[in-house]
Amino acid sequence: MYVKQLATQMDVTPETVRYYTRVGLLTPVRSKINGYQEYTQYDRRRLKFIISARQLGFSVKDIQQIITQSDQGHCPCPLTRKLITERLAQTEALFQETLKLRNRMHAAIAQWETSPNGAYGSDICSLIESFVDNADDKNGVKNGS
Amino acid sequence: MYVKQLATQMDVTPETVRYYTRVGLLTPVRSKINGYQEYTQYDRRRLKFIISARQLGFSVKDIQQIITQSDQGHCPCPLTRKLITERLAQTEALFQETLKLRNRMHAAIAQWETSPNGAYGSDICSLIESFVDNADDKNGVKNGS
DNA sequence: ATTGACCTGTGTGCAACACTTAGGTTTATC
DNA sequence: GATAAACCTAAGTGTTGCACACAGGTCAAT
Repeated sequence: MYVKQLATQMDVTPETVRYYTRVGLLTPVRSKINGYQEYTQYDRRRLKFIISARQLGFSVKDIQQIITQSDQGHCPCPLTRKLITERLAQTEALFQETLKLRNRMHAAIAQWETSPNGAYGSDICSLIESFVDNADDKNGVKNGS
Repeated sequence: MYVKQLATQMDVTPETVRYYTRVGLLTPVRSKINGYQEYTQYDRRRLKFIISARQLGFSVKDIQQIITQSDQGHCPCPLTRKLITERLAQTEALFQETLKLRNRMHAAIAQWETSPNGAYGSDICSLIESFVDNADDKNGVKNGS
């Protein structure tokens, strides 16, 4: 099958399939008749795998490593376990950062609801410059109201 | 003052200062004696503003808009209010995505704790392929244990 | 033969910088 | 005066995972 067909089947764009092909995750054969990339059931399984792995937070490079291991006949599971703990730490960090940002934004909006538009002197934007971040213990899981 | 001094004062890297300069947020004057960029107190205030705005989730382009408004004598506060609601929506979306990803990862790790390493046939990585996402109502705020 | 839908490779854009390269300047030291 | 250390410059590249544009070749149907 050709790019579009595979992409449609797996609900991704042809560009995504081409991208995975470029970085070596998919290995289609080039048709001798027209030079098109021909994907097999093998590629379909791989693509499915890639999509599953991406859903679990693995990067494309992670997946490259895992597939390489597997292709070399080694069991990639220990590697998988190791990588996911790294990715989980990253995700946790991102989660906390995003949470804090969200809290700051909410706080700013709340503060600004009762603020007039730029009544103070020579500021660039008085709202932003007058915002004071009360970065307390309201860590957002428990709401701080 | 030169790049490094300003950067050190404001606790960012010289590259960051150069970047803001390249995109026009800072407007140093070029020294006639050696061609170096000379930053003034004005730039220092601007940089401080930029850092505050970035902390509130504004993009560099947002800040460009806000500063442009301000430079043209218009009050940027309405724009600021509008932009932050957009950014908040984005942040909220990112937050939810990250939360879901984190839950999936936790679920996978939990599932894999009792799973053997690749005992099943012709898989690429049995752990990943055998993971079933129970995307239930455990949306993570209330824990699902 | 023409149209439209498909395919190809290559290159660019995104966000916000970090890092590298290759070189010029200044200051201090020997 | 030579040299080294620390600073500065511009321009280019890398990061992530694709999306999109370009210019053109291929194929099925009308």
